[in-house]
Amino acid sequence: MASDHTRSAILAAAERLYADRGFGDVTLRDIVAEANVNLAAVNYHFGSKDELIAELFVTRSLATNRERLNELKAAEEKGGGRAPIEAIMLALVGPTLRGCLGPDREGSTAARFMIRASIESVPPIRRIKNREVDHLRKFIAAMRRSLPGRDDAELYWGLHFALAMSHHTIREKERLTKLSEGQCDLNDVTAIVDRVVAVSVMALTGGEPARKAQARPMAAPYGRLTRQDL
Amino acid sequence: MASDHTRSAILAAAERLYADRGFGDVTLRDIVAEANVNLAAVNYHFGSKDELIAELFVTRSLATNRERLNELKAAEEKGGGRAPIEAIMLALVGPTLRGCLGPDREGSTAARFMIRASIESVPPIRRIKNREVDHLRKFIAAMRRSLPGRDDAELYWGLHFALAMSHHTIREKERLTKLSEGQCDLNDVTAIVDRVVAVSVMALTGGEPARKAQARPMAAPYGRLTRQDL
DNA sequence: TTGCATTTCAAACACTTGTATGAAACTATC
DNA sequence: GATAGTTTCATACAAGTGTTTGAAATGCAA
Repeated sequence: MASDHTRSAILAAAERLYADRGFGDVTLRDIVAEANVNLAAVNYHFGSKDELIAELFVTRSLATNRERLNELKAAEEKGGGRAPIEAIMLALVGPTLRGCLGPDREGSTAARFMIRASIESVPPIRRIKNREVDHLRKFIAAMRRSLPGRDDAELYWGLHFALAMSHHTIREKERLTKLSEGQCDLNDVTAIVDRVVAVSVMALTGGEPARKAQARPMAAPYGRLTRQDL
Repeated sequence: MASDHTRSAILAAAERLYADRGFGDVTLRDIVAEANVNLAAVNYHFGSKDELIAELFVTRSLATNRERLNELKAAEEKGGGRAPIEAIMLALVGPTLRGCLGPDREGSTAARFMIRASIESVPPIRRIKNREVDHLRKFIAAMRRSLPGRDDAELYWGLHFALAMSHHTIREKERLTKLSEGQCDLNDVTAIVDRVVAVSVMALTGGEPARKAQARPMAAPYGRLTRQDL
């Protein structure tokens, strides 16, 4: 197996280039030039371009999913098999948001690659994403335990909206910064996570226990409607 | 100007093919074959492939934006220059959701094209979307009038989340149907619109006046917001 | 009908793409 | 050091891409 040098050089170069310039703009020739390896090496080590992309995505994706499930498990164990809904939503959106946002992650190739994978939608990645359903069902199960008696459709919608906010924030962080002229701080990951979790919980519970002590509440937290500031 | 026959045949064929098979899979040769015109006609009438795509997208996009602004204007006039936040969010997400979802729209090429444009992200379309900021600012202005005194960042986040839910629902309607095993009815557009609006308003107001009489409330609707823990 | 501009057409152009080939260079085992 | 297996390499391949060309057809006014 030699030293895997070529193989990992290709993976690293590909991830970097795809992250920076997108899938549509990067050819195998760009990748092998960046990696200082021969063109044929890609097909030798990965079989095809699509399998290379798939391997890149699967690697990062598995890591995130593992993190999610770990947080979910921890929360359920802490609650004796029934986690508070806030913790479940946090386990769902936290890893992704933390992984892709934040100033420390600016330079992370992995993060930028996953953002790219979220924006563009290339066939090999789409195929993998479609198999992610099982993973999400585990969250539905946890939500069912946390909010017993609730209609299943409500849970699905809640999960769906949570993912919507999380993914859309990652995908459109550039545009939101521009639109808000910097007033939305996309670097304050903790605040963003709290915000997404808060709204997700509100969506599920109808506005009741949405608030926990946290960085920046969505609006007037405990008070009456019109009194808000900051 | 002859009869525009060729030009519009190309537009129609292109929209249909892109809608069905995506931008990545459709070549100019596919389009001209479908339209029964000569290959060179595309460059003659549109200049380039990208300009053809841009024209397709701009046409549909302008229509939606016009609809949005009409609804917004109507709501503000009805309220004497200050529309209720529910109406504003409805004007924001209603046209898009109604345009892309629903059983009657299954066969609509325009709808399927816009869904495709939302899923794939091809350069000419991305360029246009980036100019959409001005349009969104009008909604921010209306929101500012509706919720005076509120921090601007909160308004931006609210708008952002509303678009997140709306777009993600369109983009992932297939997957949500599959995940929920049909329990989420993606054909009941009215209910979906109400749902998105309700959550958007909750996100902006912290969960208080989120409910108006409507199809399917998210969960426990009118519950006075209670102090919560964790 | 003549003349001129617009539109269509078949064909070719220029280039890029991912992939395959087969020989050469390695590496490790005996 | 010979051998077998792996890895690298330059090169070619085959196919597909958007675009251009220049002539032919068409439409329309004078």
